[in-house]
Amino acid sequence: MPRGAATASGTAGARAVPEATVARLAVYLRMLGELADRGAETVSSDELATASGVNPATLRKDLSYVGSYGIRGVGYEVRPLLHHLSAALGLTHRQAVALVGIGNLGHALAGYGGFSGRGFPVAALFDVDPDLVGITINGVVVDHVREIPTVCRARHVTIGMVATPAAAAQGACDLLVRAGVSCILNFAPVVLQVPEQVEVRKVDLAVELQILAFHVARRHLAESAGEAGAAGNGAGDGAVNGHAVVQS
Amino acid sequence: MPRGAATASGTAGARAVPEATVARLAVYLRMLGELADRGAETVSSDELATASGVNPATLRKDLSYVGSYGIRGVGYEVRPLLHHLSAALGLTHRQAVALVGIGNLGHALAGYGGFSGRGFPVAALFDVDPDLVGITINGVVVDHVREIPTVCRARHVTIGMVATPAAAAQGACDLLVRAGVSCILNFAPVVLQVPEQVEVRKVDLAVELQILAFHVARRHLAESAGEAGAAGNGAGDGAVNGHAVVQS
DNA sequence: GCAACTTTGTGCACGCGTTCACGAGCGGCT
DNA sequence: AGCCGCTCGTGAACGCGTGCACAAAGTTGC
Repeated sequence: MPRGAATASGTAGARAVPEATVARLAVYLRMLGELADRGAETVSSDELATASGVNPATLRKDLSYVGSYGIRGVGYEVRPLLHHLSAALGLTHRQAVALVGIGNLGHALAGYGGFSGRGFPVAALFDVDPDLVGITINGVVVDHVREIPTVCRARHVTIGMVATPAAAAQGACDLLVRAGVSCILNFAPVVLQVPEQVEVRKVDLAVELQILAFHVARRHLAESAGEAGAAGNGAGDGAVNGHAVVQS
Repeated sequence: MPRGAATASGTAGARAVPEATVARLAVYLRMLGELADRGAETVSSDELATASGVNPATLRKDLSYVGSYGIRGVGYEVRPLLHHLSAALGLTHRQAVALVGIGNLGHALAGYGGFSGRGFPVAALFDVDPDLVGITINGVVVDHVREIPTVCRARHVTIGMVATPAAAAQGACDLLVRAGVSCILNFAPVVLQVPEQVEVRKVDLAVELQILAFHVARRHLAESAGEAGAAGNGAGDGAVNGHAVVQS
Protein backbone atom coordinates (compact mmCIF):
# COMPACT_ATOMS: atom_id res chain seq x y z
CA MET A 1 0.00 0.00 0.00
CA PRO A 2 1.17 3.51 -0.78
CA ARG A 3 2.08 5.61 2.19
CA GLY A 4 1.16 9.23 2.06
CA ALA A 5 2.11 9.90 -1.52
CA ALA A 6 -0.50 10.39 -4.20
CA THR A 7 -3.53 11.39 -2.21
CA ALA A 8 -5.82 9.95 -4.84
CA SER A 9 -6.32 13.33 -6.37
CA GLY A 10 -3.65 13.64 -9.01
CA THR A 11 -4.10 10.51 -11.05
CA ALA A 12 -6.55 10.26 -13.88
CA GLY A 13 -8.34 13.53 -13.40
CA ALA A 14 -11.76 12.13 -14.22
CA ARG A 15 -13.58 12.08 -10.93
CA ALA A 16 -13.24 8.55 -9.71
CA VAL A 17 -16.58 6.91 -9.14
CA PRO A 18 -16.72 5.45 -5.64
CA GLU A 19 -16.95 1.70 -5.40
CA ALA A 20 -20.19 1.86 -3.45
CA THR A 21 -21.70 4.06 -6.12
CA VAL A 22 -20.83 1.60 -8.86
CA ALA A 23 -22.57 -1.15 -6.94
CA ARG A 24 -25.69 0.95 -6.63
CA LEU A 25 -25.62 2.05 -10.25
CA ALA A 26 -25.93 -1.59 -11.21
CA VAL A 27 -29.03 -1.85 -9.05
CA TYR A 28 -30.53 1.28 -10.57
CA LEU A 29 -29.87 -0.16 -13.98
CA ARG A 30 -31.85 -3.24 -13.20
CA MET A 31 -34.74 -1.24 -11.80
CA LEU A 32 -34.72 0.95 -14.89
CA GLY A 33 -34.90 -2.15 -17.02
CA GLU A 34 -38.00 -3.28 -15.18
CA LEU A 35 -39.52 0.16 -15.49
CA ALA A 36 -38.81 0.22 -19.21
CA ASP A 37 -40.44 -3.19 -19.62
CA ARG A 38 -43.44 -1.87 -17.76
CA GLY A 39 -43.63 0.99 -20.23
CA ALA A 40 -42.71 3.82 -17.89
CA GLU A 41 -41.46 6.99 -19.53
CA THR A 42 -40.02 8.88 -16.61
CA VAL A 43 -39.03 8.22 -13.00
CA SER A 44 -38.41 10.56 -10.16
CA SER A 45 -35.40 10.08 -7.96
CA ASP A 46 -37.75 9.30 -5.12
CA GLU A 47 -39.44 6.46 -6.91
CA LEU A 48 -36.24 4.93 -8.19
CA ALA A 49 -34.57 5.35 -4.83
CA THR A 50 -37.25 3.63 -2.82
CA ALA A 51 -37.41 0.86 -5.40
CA SER A 52 -33.67 0.41 -5.04
CA GLY A 53 -33.72 0.70 -1.29
CA VAL A 54 -31.54 3.79 -0.99
CA ASN A 55 -31.86 7.43 -0.04
CA PRO A 56 -33.05 9.75 -2.84
CA ALA A 57 -30.18 12.14 -2.25
CA THR A 58 -27.71 9.29 -2.53
CA LEU A 59 -29.27 8.27 -5.80
CA ARG A 60 -29.04 11.74 -7.27
CA LYS A 61 -25.45 12.05 -6.17
CA ASP A 62 -24.66 8.66 -7.65
CA LEU A 63 -26.15 9.64 -10.98
CA SER A 64 -24.29 12.92 -10.94
CA TYR A 65 -21.03 10.99 -10.90
CA VAL A 66 -21.67 9.74 -14.39
CA GLY A 67 -23.11 12.98 -15.67
CA SER A 68 -26.65 14.07 -15.09
CA TYR A 69 -29.39 13.63 -17.59
CA GLY A 70 -32.29 14.45 -15.34
CA ILE A 71 -34.97 17.03 -16.03
CA ARG A 72 -35.79 19.30 -13.15
CA GLY A 73 -39.40 19.30 -12.21
CA VAL A 74 -39.98 16.03 -14.03
CA GLY A 75 -37.49 13.35 -13.17
CA TYR A 76 -35.40 11.07 -15.35
CA GLU A 77 -36.38 9.71 -18.71
CA VAL A 78 -36.19 5.98 -18.31
CA ARG A 79 -34.85 4.92 -21.69
CA PRO A 80 -32.07 7.49 -22.10
CA LEU A 81 -30.92 7.04 -18.53
CA LEU A 82 -30.86 3.30 -19.01
CA HIS A 83 -28.64 3.60 -22.04
CA HIS A 84 -26.44 6.14 -20.36
CA LEU A 85 -25.95 3.97 -17.32
CA SER A 86 -25.24 0.94 -19.47
CA ALA A 87 -22.52 2.87 -21.22
CA ALA A 88 -21.11 4.17 -17.95
CA LEU A 89 -20.94 0.67 -16.53
CA GLY A 90 -19.19 -0.64 -19.60
CA LEU A 91 -22.05 -2.78 -20.83
CA THR A 92 -21.96 -1.52 -24.37
CA HIS A 93 -19.86 -4.50 -25.35
CA ARG A 94 -20.89 -7.88 -24.04
CA GLN A 95 -18.24 -9.15 -21.69
CA ALA A 96 -17.39 -12.80 -22.13
CA VAL A 97 -17.09 -14.67 -18.85
CA ALA A 98 -15.06 -17.77 -18.06
CA LEU A 99 -15.93 -20.07 -15.21
CA VAL A 100 -13.38 -22.33 -13.55
CA GLY A 101 -14.62 -25.15 -11.38
CA ILE A 102 -17.73 -27.03 -12.42
CA GLY A 103 -18.65 -28.46 -9.04
CA ASN A 104 -21.84 -27.94 -7.18
CA LEU A 105 -21.82 -24.20 -7.32
CA GLY A 106 -20.04 -23.97 -10.65
CA HIS A 107 -22.65 -26.05 -12.38
CA ALA A 108 -25.38 -23.80 -11.12
CA LEU A 109 -23.51 -20.71 -12.19
CA ALA A 110 -22.96 -22.18 -15.63
CA GLY A 111 -26.66 -22.80 -15.99
CA TYR A 112 -27.77 -19.56 -14.42
CA GLY A 113 -29.74 -17.53 -16.91
CA GLY A 114 -29.18 -14.27 -15.10
CA PHE A 115 -25.71 -13.85 -16.56
CA SER A 116 -26.14 -14.17 -20.29
CA GLY A 117 -29.49 -12.46 -19.92
CA ARG A 118 -27.77 -9.39 -18.58
CA GLY A 119 -24.93 -9.14 -21.03
CA PHE A 120 -22.48 -11.58 -19.55
CA PRO A 121 -22.46 -14.72 -21.67
CA VAL A 122 -20.59 -17.59 -20.07
CA ALA A 123 -18.23 -18.31 -22.93
CA ALA A 124 -15.88 -20.86 -21.40
CA LEU A 125 -16.01 -23.55 -18.72
CA PHE A 126 -13.07 -25.33 -17.12
CA ASP A 127 -12.44 -28.15 -14.70
CA VAL A 128 -9.79 -30.74 -13.96
CA ASP A 129 -12.13 -33.68 -13.56
CA PRO A 130 -11.88 -35.92 -16.66
CA ASP A 131 -15.52 -36.90 -16.20
CA LEU A 132 -16.54 -33.28 -16.59
CA VAL A 133 -14.21 -32.28 -19.40
CA GLY A 134 -16.12 -32.66 -22.62
CA ILE A 135 -19.65 -32.37 -21.36
CA THR A 136 -21.82 -29.50 -22.50
CA ILE A 137 -23.70 -27.10 -20.25
CA ASN A 138 -25.98 -24.53 -21.80
CA GLY A 139 -24.22 -25.01 -25.12
CA VAL A 140 -20.71 -24.54 -23.79
CA VAL A 141 -18.22 -27.38 -23.64
CA VAL A 142 -16.15 -27.91 -20.52
CA ASP A 143 -12.43 -27.72 -21.25
CA HIS A 144 -9.53 -28.83 -19.15
CA VAL A 145 -8.07 -26.20 -16.88
CA ARG A 146 -4.78 -26.31 -18.73
CA GLU A 147 -6.56 -24.86 -21.76
CA ILE A 148 -7.46 -21.68 -19.90
CA PRO A 149 -4.82 -19.41 -21.47
CA THR A 150 -5.51 -20.38 -25.07
CA VAL A 151 -9.30 -20.67 -24.86
CA CYS A 152 -9.78 -17.49 -22.89
CA ARG A 153 -7.70 -15.47 -25.32
CA ALA A 154 -9.47 -16.99 -28.30
CA ARG A 155 -12.91 -16.16 -26.90
CA HIS A 156 -11.95 -12.71 -25.65
CA VAL A 157 -12.78 -13.46 -22.05
CA THR A 158 -12.52 -10.38 -19.88
CA ILE A 159 -14.00 -11.64 -16.62
CA GLY A 160 -13.21 -14.83 -14.77
CA MET A 161 -15.17 -16.60 -12.09
CA VAL A 162 -13.48 -19.02 -9.73
CA ALA A 163 -15.74 -21.64 -8.18
CA THR A 164 -13.17 -24.29 -7.39
CA PRO A 165 -12.42 -25.83 -4.00
CA ALA A 166 -10.25 -23.63 -1.84
CA ALA A 167 -7.08 -25.53 -2.55
CA ALA A 168 -7.33 -25.10 -6.31
CA ALA A 169 -8.46 -21.49 -6.37
CA GLN A 170 -5.08 -19.80 -6.45
CA GLY A 171 -3.91 -21.99 -9.32
CA ALA A 172 -7.05 -21.27 -11.30
CA CYS A 173 -6.64 -17.60 -10.60
CA ASP A 174 -3.04 -17.62 -11.80
CA LEU A 175 -4.07 -19.26 -15.05
CA LEU A 176 -6.81 -16.70 -15.60
CA VAL A 177 -4.37 -13.89 -14.97
CA ARG A 178 -1.93 -15.43 -17.43
CA ALA A 179 -4.77 -15.53 -19.93
CA GLY A 180 -5.08 -11.77 -19.65
CA VAL A 181 -8.19 -11.70 -17.51
CA SER A 182 -8.10 -8.58 -15.37
CA CYS A 183 -11.22 -8.98 -13.26
CA ILE A 184 -12.07 -12.02 -11.21
CA LEU A 185 -15.09 -12.97 -9.17
CA ASN A 186 -13.97 -15.39 -6.49
CA PHE A 187 -16.37 -17.81 -4.81
CA ALA A 188 -13.68 -19.85 -3.14
CA PRO A 189 -13.00 -19.16 0.52
CA VAL A 190 -9.46 -17.93 0.06
CA VAL A 191 -7.80 -14.58 -0.41
CA LEU A 192 -6.40 -14.64 -3.92
CA GLN A 193 -2.97 -13.22 -4.57
CA VAL A 194 -2.95 -11.27 -7.82
CA PRO A 195 -0.79 -8.67 -9.55
CA GLU A 196 -1.71 -5.10 -8.95
CA GLN A 197 -3.64 -4.53 -12.16
CA VAL A 198 -6.03 -7.38 -11.52
CA GLU A 199 -9.18 -6.73 -9.59
CA VAL A 200 -10.76 -9.38 -7.41
CA ARG A 201 -14.17 -9.41 -5.82
CA LYS A 202 -15.03 -12.09 -3.35
CA VAL A 203 -18.38 -13.71 -2.76
CA ASP A 204 -18.27 -15.88 0.31
CA LEU A 205 -21.53 -17.58 1.11
CA ALA A 206 -20.39 -19.12 4.37
CA VAL A 207 -19.26 -15.71 5.58
CA GLU A 208 -22.62 -14.22 4.68
CA LEU A 209 -24.34 -16.82 6.80
CA GLN A 210 -21.97 -16.21 9.67
CA ILE A 211 -22.76 -12.52 9.58
CA LEU A 212 -26.43 -13.35 9.83
CA ALA A 213 -25.75 -15.84 12.59
CA PHE A 214 -24.10 -13.08 14.53
CA HIS A 215 -27.20 -10.97 14.28
CA VAL A 216 -29.40 -13.86 15.28
CA ALA A 217 -27.28 -14.37 18.37
CA ARG A 218 -27.24 -10.69 19.21
CA ARG A 219 -30.99 -10.51 18.84
CA HIS A 220 -31.51 -13.50 21.07
CA LEU A 221 -29.18 -12.02 23.61
CA ALA A 222 -30.82 -8.60 23.67
CA GLU A 223 -34.24 -10.16 23.77
CA SER A 224 -33.64 -12.54 26.63
CA ALA A 225 -31.41 -10.26 28.67
CA GLY A 226 -32.29 -6.61 28.62
CA GLU A 227 -35.94 -6.54 27.71
CA ALA A 228 -38.25 -5.90 30.63
CA GLY A 229 -40.81 -3.33 29.58
CA ALA A 230 -42.51 -2.74 26.27
CA ALA A 231 -44.11 -5.25 23.99
CA GLY A 232 -40.78 -6.62 22.91
CA ASN A 233 -42.13 -7.24 19.48
CA GLY A 234 -39.42 -5.20 17.92
CA ALA A 235 -40.55 -1.66 17.31
CA GLY A 236 -40.48 1.07 19.85
CA ASP A 237 -37.67 1.92 22.13
CA GLY A 238 -34.91 1.56 19.62
CA ALA A 239 -32.62 0.29 22.32
CA VAL A 240 -30.70 -1.89 20.02
CA ASN A 241 -29.08 0.51 17.73
CA GLY A 242 -30.28 1.79 14.41
CA HIS A 243 -30.25 0.08 11.10
CA ALA A 244 -32.21 -3.10 10.89
CA VAL A 245 -31.84 -3.71 7.21
CA VAL A 246 -28.42 -3.79 5.72
CA GLN A 247 -29.20 -4.94 2.21
CA SER A 248 -25.57 -4.83 1.23
CA MET B 1 -33.02 8.54 10.68
CA PRO B 2 -32.46 10.35 13.97
CA ARG B 3 -31.13 13.85 13.80
CA GLY B 4 -28.73 14.81 16.50
CA ALA B 5 -30.38 12.92 19.31
CA ALA B 6 -28.78 9.80 20.66
CA THR B 7 -25.33 10.08 19.21
CA ALA B 8 -24.94 6.32 19.21
CA SER B 9 -23.15 6.49 22.52
CA GLY B 10 -25.85 6.17 25.08
CA THR B 11 -27.61 3.10 23.77
CA ALA B 12 -27.04 -0.41 24.91
CA GLY B 13 -23.68 0.09 26.51
CA ALA B 14 -22.06 -2.93 24.95
CA ARG B 15 -19.93 -1.45 22.24
CA ALA B 16 -21.69 -2.26 19.00
CA VAL B 17 -19.53 -4.26 16.67
CA PRO B 18 -19.38 -2.58 13.26
CA GLU B 19 -20.86 -4.49 10.37
CA ALA B 20 -17.61 -4.51 8.47
CA THR B 21 -15.83 -5.93 11.48
CA VAL B 22 -18.28 -8.80 11.75
CA ALA B 23 -17.66 -9.68 8.13
CA ARG B 24 -13.93 -9.78 8.72
CA LEU B 25 -14.24 -11.75 11.94
CA ALA B 26 -15.84 -14.50 9.92
CA VAL B 27 -12.84 -14.50 7.63
CA TYR B 28 -10.41 -14.60 10.52
CA LEU B 29 -12.35 -17.51 11.92
CA ARG B 30 -11.88 -19.50 8.77
CA MET B 31 -8.19 -18.73 8.62
CA LEU B 32 -7.82 -19.77 12.25
CA GLY B 33 -9.53 -23.03 11.42
CA GLU B 34 -7.00 -23.71 8.70
CA LEU B 35 -4.15 -22.79 11.01
CA ALA B 36 -5.49 -25.11 13.69
CA ASP B 37 -5.74 -27.95 11.18
CA ARG B 38 -2.18 -27.26 10.22
CA GLY B 39 -1.18 -27.61 13.85
CA ALA B 40 -0.18 -24.00 14.50
CA GLU B 41 -0.13 -22.93 18.12
CA THR B 42 0.08 -19.18 17.84
CA VAL B 43 -0.36 -16.49 15.18
CA SER B 44 0.77 -12.93 15.08
CA SER B 45 -1.62 -10.25 13.96
CA ASP B 46 0.64 -9.68 10.95
CA GLU B 47 0.41 -13.26 9.77
CA LEU B 48 -3.31 -13.55 10.26
CA ALA B 49 -3.89 -10.15 8.68
CA THR B 50 -1.94 -10.86 5.52
CA ALA B 51 -3.60 -14.25 5.24
CA SER B 52 -6.97 -12.54 5.49
CA GLY B 53 -6.02 -9.72 3.18
CA VAL B 54 -6.42 -6.88 5.66
CA ASN B 55 -4.30 -4.40 7.54
CA PRO B 56 -2.75 -5.69 10.79
CA ALA B 57 -4.03 -2.71 12.73
CA THR B 58 -7.53 -3.33 11.44
CA LEU B 59 -7.31 -6.91 12.57
CA ARG B 60 -6.21 -6.00 16.07
CA LYS B 61 -8.95 -3.43 16.38
CA ASP B 62 -11.48 -5.93 15.12
CA LEU B 63 -10.43 -8.48 17.70
CA SER B 64 -10.50 -5.87 20.42
CA TYR B 65 -14.20 -5.37 19.74
CA VAL B 66 -14.96 -8.83 21.05
CA GLY B 67 -12.45 -8.68 23.88
CA SER B 68 -8.81 -9.30 23.48
CA TYR B 69 -7.16 -12.56 24.20
CA GLY B 70 -3.80 -11.83 22.65
CA ILE B 71 -0.45 -12.19 24.37
CA ARG B 72 1.88 -9.27 23.93
CA GLY B 73 5.21 -10.22 22.51
CA VAL B 74 3.84 -13.50 21.18
CA GLY B 75 0.61 -13.16 19.28
CA TYR B 76 -2.66 -15.02 19.56
CA GLU B 77 -3.13 -18.60 20.63
CA VAL B 78 -4.93 -20.21 17.76
CA ARG B 79 -7.27 -22.59 19.56
CA PRO B 80 -8.57 -20.24 22.28
CA LEU B 81 -9.04 -17.42 19.83
CA LEU B 82 -10.94 -19.72 17.52
CA HIS B 83 -13.34 -20.72 20.24
CA HIS B 84 -13.72 -17.18 21.41
CA LEU B 85 -14.53 -15.92 17.94
CA SER B 86 -16.98 -18.75 17.38
CA ALA B 87 -18.80 -17.74 20.52
CA ALA B 88 -18.72 -14.08 19.58
CA LEU B 89 -20.21 -14.83 16.18
CA GLY B 90 -22.97 -16.91 17.69
CA LEU B 91 -21.74 -20.23 16.35
CA THR B 92 -22.00 -22.07 19.63
CA HIS B 93 -25.40 -23.34 18.61
CA ARG B 94 -25.82 -24.65 15.11
CA GLN B 95 -28.20 -22.43 13.21
CA ALA B 96 -30.71 -24.25 11.10
CA VAL B 97 -31.13 -22.76 7.63
CA ALA B 98 -34.14 -22.88 5.34
CA LEU B 99 -33.83 -22.47 1.60
CA VAL B 100 -36.71 -21.29 -0.56
CA GLY B 101 -36.47 -21.81 -4.31
CA ILE B 102 -34.90 -24.98 -5.61
CA GLY B 103 -34.04 -23.77 -9.07
CA ASN B 104 -30.65 -23.63 -10.65
CA LEU B 105 -28.96 -21.75 -7.88
CA GLY B 106 -31.08 -23.16 -5.10
CA HIS B 107 -30.21 -26.71 -6.01
CA ALA B 108 -26.54 -25.89 -5.83
CA LEU B 109 -26.95 -24.15 -2.50
CA ALA B 110 -28.86 -27.13 -1.14
CA GLY B 111 -26.04 -29.42 -2.15
CA TYR B 112 -23.24 -27.12 -1.12
CA GLY B 113 -21.15 -28.75 1.57
CA GLY B 114 -19.73 -25.50 2.80
CA PHE B 115 -22.83 -24.70 4.83
CA SER B 116 -23.42 -27.73 7.00
CA GLY B 117 -19.68 -28.11 7.24
CA ARG B 118 -19.44 -24.75 8.91
CA GLY B 119 -22.31 -25.04 11.33
CA PHE B 120 -25.24 -24.14 9.12
CA PRO B 121 -27.15 -27.30 8.31
CA VAL B 122 -29.75 -26.80 5.61
CA ALA B 123 -32.72 -28.12 7.50
CA ALA B 124 -35.58 -27.27 5.17
CA LEU B 125 -36.14 -26.84 1.44
CA PHE B 126 -39.13 -25.28 -0.26
CA ASP B 127 -40.46 -24.74 -3.75
CA VAL B 128 -43.78 -24.36 -5.52
CA ASP B 129 -43.04 -26.71 -8.41
CA PRO B 130 -44.97 -29.98 -7.88
CA ASP B 131 -42.18 -31.83 -9.67
CA LEU B 132 -39.72 -30.67 -7.05
CA VAL B 133 -41.87 -31.08 -3.94
CA GLY B 134 -41.11 -34.47 -2.49
CA ILE B 135 -37.66 -35.05 -3.89
CA THR B 136 -34.71 -35.36 -1.53
CA ILE B 137 -31.50 -33.36 -1.73
CA ASN B 138 -28.70 -34.17 0.65
CA GLY B 139 -31.13 -35.97 2.88
CA VAL B 140 -33.65 -33.16 3.08
CA VAL B 141 -37.08 -33.40 1.50
CA VAL B 142 -38.41 -30.49 -0.51
CA ASP B 143 -41.68 -29.18 0.92
CA HIS B 144 -44.23 -26.91 -0.64
CA VAL B 145 -43.78 -23.22 0.04
CA ARG B 146 -47.06 -23.08 1.91
CA GLU B 147 -45.51 -25.30 4.57
CA ILE B 148 -42.87 -22.73 5.40
CA PRO B 149 -44.43 -21.44 8.64
CA THR B 150 -45.07 -24.82 10.18
CA VAL B 151 -41.91 -26.58 9.03
CA CYS B 152 -39.60 -23.72 9.91
CA ARG B 153 -40.97 -23.43 13.40
CA ALA B 154 -40.81 -27.18 13.91
CA ARG B 155 -37.17 -27.35 12.85
CA HIS B 156 -36.11 -24.20 14.67
CA VAL B 157 -34.96 -22.43 11.57
CA THR B 158 -33.29 -19.13 12.36
CA ILE B 159 -31.91 -18.15 8.98
CA GLY B 160 -33.65 -18.14 5.63
CA MET B 161 -32.20 -18.09 2.14
CA VAL B 162 -34.27 -16.88 -0.78
CA ALA B 163 -33.19 -18.20 -4.17
CA THR B 164 -36.44 -17.83 -6.04
CA PRO B 165 -37.08 -15.88 -9.23
CA ALA B 166 -37.45 -12.18 -8.64
CA ALA B 167 -41.23 -12.22 -8.84
CA ALA B 168 -41.62 -14.79 -6.07
CA ALA B 169 -38.99 -13.44 -3.71
CA GLN B 170 -41.15 -11.06 -1.71
CA GLY B 171 -43.77 -13.72 -1.11
CA ALA B 172 -41.18 -16.20 0.05
CA CYS B 173 -39.67 -13.56 2.29
CA ASP B 174 -43.04 -12.77 3.85
CA LEU B 175 -43.63 -16.42 4.63
CA LEU B 176 -40.21 -16.73 6.24
CA VAL B 177 -40.87 -13.67 8.34
CA ARG B 178 -44.20 -15.09 9.41
CA ALA B 179 -42.36 -18.26 10.39
CA GLY B 180 -40.30 -16.24 12.82
CA VAL B 181 -37.11 -16.12 10.78
CA SER B 182 -35.30 -12.91 11.61
CA CYS B 183 -32.33 -13.06 9.24
CA ILE B 184 -32.56 -13.59 5.52
CA LEU B 185 -29.97 -14.06 2.82
CA ASN B 186 -31.46 -12.89 -0.45
CA PHE B 187 -30.16 -14.07 -3.81
CA ALA B 188 -33.06 -12.70 -5.81
CA PRO B 189 -32.52 -9.41 -7.62
CA VAL B 190 -35.11 -7.45 -5.67
CA VAL B 191 -35.09 -5.26 -2.61
CA LEU B 192 -37.07 -7.13 -0.01
CA GLN B 193 -39.50 -5.25 2.19
CA VAL B 194 -39.31 -6.53 5.74
CA PRO B 195 -40.34 -5.39 9.21
CA GLU B 196 -37.77 -3.53 11.17
CA GLN B 197 -36.60 -6.43 13.31
CA VAL B 198 -35.69 -8.57 10.33
CA GLU B 199 -32.26 -8.31 8.83
CA VAL B 200 -31.66 -8.88 5.15
CA ARG B 201 -28.41 -9.36 3.33
CA LYS B 202 -28.35 -9.40 -0.43
CA VAL B 203 -26.10 -11.38 -2.70
CA ASP B 204 -26.55 -10.30 -6.27
CA LEU B 205 -24.33 -12.12 -8.72
CA ALA B 206 -25.32 -10.08 -11.75
CA VAL B 207 -24.44 -6.90 -9.87
CA GLU B 208 -21.08 -8.32 -8.93
CA LEU B 209 -20.35 -8.97 -12.58
CA GLN B 210 -21.47 -5.51 -13.54
CA ILE B 211 -19.13 -4.01 -11.02
CA LEU B 212 -16.31 -5.96 -12.57
CA ALA B 213 -17.42 -4.98 -16.03
CA PHE B 214 -17.16 -1.37 -14.99
CA HIS B 215 -13.57 -1.90 -13.98
CA VAL B 216 -12.79 -3.72 -17.21
CA ALA B 217 -14.18 -0.81 -19.16
CA ARG B 218 -12.32 1.75 -17.08
CA ARG B 219 -9.13 -0.18 -17.52
CA HIS B 220 -9.58 -0.41 -21.26
CA LEU B 221 -10.31 3.26 -21.39
CA ALA B 222 -7.27 4.29 -19.38
CA GLU B 223 -5.09 1.92 -21.32
CA SER B 224 -6.12 2.99 -24.79
CA ALA B 225 -6.29 6.68 -23.97
CA GLY B 226 -3.49 7.80 -21.72
CA GLU B 227 -1.01 5.02 -22.07
CA ALA B 228 1.70 5.43 -24.65
CA GLY B 229 4.65 3.42 -23.39
CA ALA B 230 4.95 -0.02 -21.82
CA ALA B 231 4.50 -3.43 -23.28
CA GLY B 232 0.85 -3.77 -22.55
CA ASN B 233 1.03 -7.54 -22.40
CA GLY B 234 -0.34 -7.53 -18.90
CA ALA B 235 2.52 -7.37 -16.43
CA GLY B 236 4.54 -4.28 -15.82
CA ASP B 237 3.73 -0.67 -15.27
CA GLY B 238 0.89 -0.69 -12.82
CA ALA B 239 0.33 2.93 -13.70
CA VAL B 240 -3.38 2.93 -13.16
CA ASN B 241 -4.15 4.23 -9.78
CA GLY B 242 -4.13 2.79 -6.34
CA HIS B 243 -5.91 -0.22 -5.05
CA ALA B 244 -6.07 -3.06 -7.47
CA VAL B 245 -7.58 -5.60 -5.16
CA VAL B 246 -10.89 -4.92 -3.52
CA GLN B 247 -11.63 -8.37 -2.16
CA SER B 248 -14.87 -7.19 -0.66
C1' DG C 1 -46.71 35.95 -19.21
C1' DC C 2 -46.36 35.21 -14.42
C1' DA C 3 -46.51 32.71 -10.23
C1' DA C 4 -46.30 28.59 -7.69
C1' DC C 5 -45.07 23.90 -7.40
C1' DT C 6 -42.09 20.10 -8.41
C1' DT C 7 -37.77 17.87 -8.86
C1' DT C 8 -32.92 17.82 -9.95
C1' DG C 9 -28.05 18.98 -8.75
C1' DT C 10 -24.77 19.92 -5.18
C1' DG C 11 -22.21 22.29 -1.20
C1' DC C 12 -21.70 21.12 3.51
C1' DA C 13 -21.53 18.70 7.76
C1' DC C 14 -21.82 14.62 10.41
C1' DG C 15 -20.49 9.99 11.49
C1' DC C 16 -18.10 5.78 10.42
C1' DG C 17 -14.33 3.11 9.23
C1' DT C 18 -9.53 2.64 8.41
C1' DT C 19 -4.85 3.58 9.36
C1' DC C 20 -0.94 5.35 11.80
C1' DA C 21 1.79 5.71 15.74
C1' DC C 22 2.93 4.90 20.23
C1' DG C 23 2.48 3.16 25.03
C1' DA C 24 1.87 -1.26 27.70
C1' DG C 25 2.92 -5.72 28.80
C1' DC C 26 5.21 -10.31 28.03
C1' DG C 27 8.95 -13.71 26.77
C1' DG C 28 13.74 -14.72 26.03
C1' DC C 29 18.58 -13.93 26.63
C1' DT C 30 22.55 -12.95 29.27
C1' DA D 1 17.40 -10.67 38.03
C1' DG D 2 17.52 -7.21 34.68
C1' DC D 3 17.46 -5.76 30.03
C1' DC D 4 16.02 -6.09 25.28
C1' DG D 5 13.07 -7.01 21.60
C1' DC D 6 8.74 -8.20 20.08
C1' DT D 7 3.76 -7.81 19.67
C1' DC D 8 -0.72 -6.45 21.35
C1' DG D 9 -4.10 -2.76 22.48
C1' DT D 10 -5.79 1.75 21.51
C1' DG D 11 -6.06 6.97 21.26
C1' DA D 12 -6.01 10.19 17.52
C1' DA D 13 -6.15 11.73 12.69
C1' DC D 14 -7.31 11.19 8.07
C1' DG D 15 -10.44 10.13 4.36
C1' DC D 16 -14.75 8.51 2.61
C1' DG D 17 -19.43 7.95 2.22
C1' DT D 18 -23.95 9.37 3.47
C1' DG D 19 -27.74 12.48 4.22
C1' DC D 20 -29.56 17.15 4.74
C1' DA D 21 -30.88 21.39 2.96
C1' DC D 22 -31.04 24.77 -0.34
C1' DA D 23 -30.40 26.93 -4.91
C1' DA D 24 -31.22 26.29 -9.90
C1' DA D 25 -34.34 25.06 -13.39
C1' DG D 26 -38.31 23.48 -15.66
C1' DT D 27 -43.35 22.66 -15.85
C1' DT D 28 -48.07 23.39 -15.02
C1' DG D 29 -52.07 26.33 -14.21
C1' DC D 30 -54.30 30.69 -14.58
